[in-house]
Amino acid sequence: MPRYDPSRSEPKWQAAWDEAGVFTARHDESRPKYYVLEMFPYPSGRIHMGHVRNYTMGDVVARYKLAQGFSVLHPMGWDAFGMPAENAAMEQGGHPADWTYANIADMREQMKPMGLSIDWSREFATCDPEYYGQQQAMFLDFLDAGLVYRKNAVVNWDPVDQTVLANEQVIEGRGWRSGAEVERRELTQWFFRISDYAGELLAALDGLDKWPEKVRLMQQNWIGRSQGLQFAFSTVGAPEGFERLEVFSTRPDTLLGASFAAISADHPLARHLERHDDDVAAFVAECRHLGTSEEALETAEKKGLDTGIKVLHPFDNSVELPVYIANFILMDYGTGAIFGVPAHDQRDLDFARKYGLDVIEVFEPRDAPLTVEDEAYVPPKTEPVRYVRPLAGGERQTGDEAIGAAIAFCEENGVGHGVTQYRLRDWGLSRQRYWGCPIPVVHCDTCGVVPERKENLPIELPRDVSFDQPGNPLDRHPSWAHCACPKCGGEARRETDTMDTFVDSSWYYARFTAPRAPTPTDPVETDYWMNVDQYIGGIEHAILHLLYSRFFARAMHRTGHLPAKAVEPFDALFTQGMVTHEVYYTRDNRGRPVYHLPDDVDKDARRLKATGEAVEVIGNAKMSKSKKNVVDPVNIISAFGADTARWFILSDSPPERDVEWTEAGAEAAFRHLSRVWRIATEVVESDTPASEADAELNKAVHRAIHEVTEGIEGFAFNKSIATLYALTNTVAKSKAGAEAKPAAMRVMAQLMSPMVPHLAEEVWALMGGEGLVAQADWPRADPAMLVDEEIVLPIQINGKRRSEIAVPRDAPREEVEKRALADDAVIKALQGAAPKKLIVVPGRIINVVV
RNA sequence: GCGGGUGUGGCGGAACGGUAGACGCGAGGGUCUCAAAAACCCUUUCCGAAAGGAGUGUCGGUUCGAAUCCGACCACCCGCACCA
Repeated sequence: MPRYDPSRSEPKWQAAWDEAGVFTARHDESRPKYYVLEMFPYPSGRIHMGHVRNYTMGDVVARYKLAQGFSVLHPMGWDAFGMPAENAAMEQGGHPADWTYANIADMREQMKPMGLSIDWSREFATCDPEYYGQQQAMFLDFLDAGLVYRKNAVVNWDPVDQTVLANEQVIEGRGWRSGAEVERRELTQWFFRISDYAGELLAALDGLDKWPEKVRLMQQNWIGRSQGLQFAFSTVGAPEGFERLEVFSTRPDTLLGASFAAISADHPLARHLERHDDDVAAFVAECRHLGTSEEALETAEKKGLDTGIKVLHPFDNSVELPVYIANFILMDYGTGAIFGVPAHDQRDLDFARKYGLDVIEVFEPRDAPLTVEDEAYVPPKTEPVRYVRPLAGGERQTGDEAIGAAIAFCEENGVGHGVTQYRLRDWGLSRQRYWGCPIPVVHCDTCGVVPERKENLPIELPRDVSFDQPGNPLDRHPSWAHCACPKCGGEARRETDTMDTFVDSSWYYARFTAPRAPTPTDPVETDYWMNVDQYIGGIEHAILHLLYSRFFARAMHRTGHLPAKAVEPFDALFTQGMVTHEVYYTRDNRGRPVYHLPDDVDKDARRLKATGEAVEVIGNAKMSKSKKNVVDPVNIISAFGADTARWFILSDSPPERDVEWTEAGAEAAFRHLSRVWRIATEVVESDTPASEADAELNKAVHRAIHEVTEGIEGFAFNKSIATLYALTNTVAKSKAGAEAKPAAMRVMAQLMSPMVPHLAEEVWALMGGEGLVAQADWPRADPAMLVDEEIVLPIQINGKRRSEIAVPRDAPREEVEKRALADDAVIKALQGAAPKKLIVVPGRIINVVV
C-alpha cells in the first residue's frame, strides 16, 4: 500500500493553488472583504518556530474566511531596517543592504514550503526605496501639518566608541562593545506629537472591543492620564531666576504631609547649580551615568543630594522644605520636580528614612491610628480614610474626594491649578544610524531647517559606506550630505539621522492595500481593504508598536492618506504565545552550563549522543540561540512535511499561551495525518452497504462542523484539532456505508483544510471532491443534528457528584426533581429525611443539600 | 522598581460559577508477526485491596456549588519609550 508522502504531495498542491490564483487578493466590490495580517518579520535570515506559529494561525483564519466567501487579503513583507544589519556589516564586513536582501530571499524560500495562503505579489521590504520614499513623503506632510517638531533629548553616549547606544546596548551602565561607562548626552532630535493625541488614544481604547483586555489595560496605563495640582513653591536661597519651583502632584491632598522637595538631575535648577557647585556637579554626573531607560532609573538605588535650597510651604510659611536633587525624578514627566510625602508614598518613605527626613501622616485608616515605620500607608483612592491633616474637605473622605477638594481649595487660594497630565511622551524618531529611512530635511545656514522637495524623493541611502569604525557612516560620508537648499539653492547639508524603525512598521498595513501606488496609499484601495480585520502577533508589541500605529493612522488620516474609518487600523487583535523547548546542558569544570542542541541529545537516556555524558534538562524556555534549544522549521518540514509542523504547532496549546515543541509531539502529529490519509484510501475501496450507522456518522459530522467552526471563530485552534481527532476516531470505527463515509471524509477534508491544507486537498481529491478544497464553501452544521433527546444530569449531594440520571431533554422541573429524589444515592444520603434544599439547573445539574 | 499576564495528572492541555482531567503525548498490558516496525484494542490524577478519601501554585473569603469570582502571598513570563 502506498504511504502518505508529503514531500510529493505538498509541492503539487502548492503549484495547483498558484496556477488557480487562489490566494491573489481581488478588489471585488460584489463581495465582502477580509484583511488578515500577521506582524511582519524582521529578516534575520532564518525562520523559527515562532514564525511558523504566527503565520499558521493567520493562515487558518485566511483560509477559513476565504471558504466563507470573503475576498481575502493576506499579505507578507519584511521589517527590514534596523541594527542587526549594521552589526553584521561591522562583524563580517559586507553591506547591510546585501545582507538584508539575501536574508529576505532565504527566508522567503523557507516560508514558501509552509503552504501559506499569502498573496506574494504584494510583498515589499521597508528598506525598498519605493517604500521608504513614500514614508519620507508622509513625513513631509506630517511636518507641514505640525505633527513633527525638533527638541533636545538625551541619548546614551559611549565616550570610547563615540557613538549613540540603544538601550539594549547598555549593559549595567556600560557600552556593550567598549565596556565604557555610558554618559547621557543631549542632541537635537525629531519628535512626533503623539502626546497631543494622548486623550484621544486613551478614549478610543473603549471602542477596541475585539482587542485583548490586557492590551487595552497596558495601553491605558502607558498613556497614564492623571489629574493633579500644579503649583509653584517660593524658594529660599535659590540662585537668581529660580525664585519659584513648579511642581506637579497627583496627591495634593497630602500637601500637609510634605517633608521635602526633589528635582530631576536634568532640571534647569540642577543644571544651573552644577556649574557653580562641585558636589552638585559630581552628583549630577553620577546620575547621568544611569542610562536613559526608565527601568534603569527605577531599579537603581534611590539617591539624592541636598542642595541647601529651601522652599516655603504654600499653606504654612513657617515650614521650609529642603530641596534635593534625586536620581529617580524624570524630567519628562510633569515639571521634573515633586514634593515628597513619605507617609503615603513608598519611594518617598525610603528616601526620607535614608536622609533623616520627617514622616508626617496625613490620613489614617478609619478605625485604627497609624504609625508609619518602614511601610507607607497607600490605600486605594476609592477607600474612605480619616484625614488627620486635611487640606480641604471633610475629615472622612476617600482619596479621590480629597484630591478634588484639595485642587478646588488650592485654586480658590491662588495656589496653582488643576491640570490633566499624561505619562505618554512624544515619540522621538531620530536615530544616529545608517540602516534606516533618511529624514528628508536639509540644514541651510541661511534658511535653517528646510523640508526636502517631494519631487526629490526618495532620498536614497548611499551605497558606498563603510562600517569599519563606530558611529554613523552617513555622518562621515564625503559627499552624500552635501546638497542644494530646496529654498534658496545655496549650499546646504542633509540631515544624517534616520528614522526609528517603528515608523516603518506603523503604516505597512496600509501600504499592503496598494503596494505599488505612486503615493503612500491609494484611496480606492484603502477604502475597500481597510481596516485590518484580524491582526496577529506577539504580546511583546502590546504597547509601543500598536500605540504608534494607532497614532500614525490618525496622523495619516489628518494628512489625507487614510479614510476616517481607518484611524483605528486594527479591528481585532490576537496576541499569540511563544514557542518553547527543553534546554539541555552539561557543566564545564567551573560549573557553568554548556548548552547542547536537541539533535545532539538522546532524550530518553538524557545523555549526549556523542560522549554518553549525562545532561541536565530544564523545562520549556523560549527558543534562543544562546541556549541552543532551537528547532529549525526547515528540518521539520523536510522530515515530516509542512502539514505536520502546522498541525502540531496548533494542536497542543491554546494560541494565546506558550507552546512547547517536542519531537514526540511532532512525530505523533505525523502519525495522525498518515492515519487520516490511510483511512481515506480505505474508504475509497470500501463497499459496505448503507445502514443505521450512516445517520449516526452524519450526526457526528455535524457536531464536528459546529465545534471546529466555533474553535476557529474563537481562536481556539487546539479545540478544533481535538474535535478533528475525535472525528477521525469516529469515522475509523464507524460501520457506515460506502456513501456516508466518503461524505464524512469530504467534510473532514474541508474542516481540516485551514490547518493542514495539503492533506485536505489530497483527501478531498480521493473522495471525489469537486475542484480544490481551498475553493470549496465552508460546510454548515444542521442545528437539528446538534441536540440530543435524552440528556444525562449529574446529581450532587452537598456539592459533591454522587450519581446521575438520564432524563428527556425537555422534562419539566417537577419530573426531574421526582426522579432525582428516587435515585438510590439520594435515598441513601437522605435516610428518610426531606432535603434541606433541592437545586435543579435545567439541562445542567441537580444539587441535593441534606 | 512600576505596569500587564500565567499557574490544572508524568507532560501539553479541556471544563457558559454546575460531572475536574475532553483531545493528544508518554507509560503499561494485549492482538498481529519467526522477530521487529507499523497498525489495532485496553488501562492510565493521586492514596487505597475495596469501601472510600484527597485533589486545579499557597493561604483565606463569597456561594447550594469555585480551576472559574474576591483578597493576600509565591513562582515564572512579557513590557518599561534607541531590540524588533
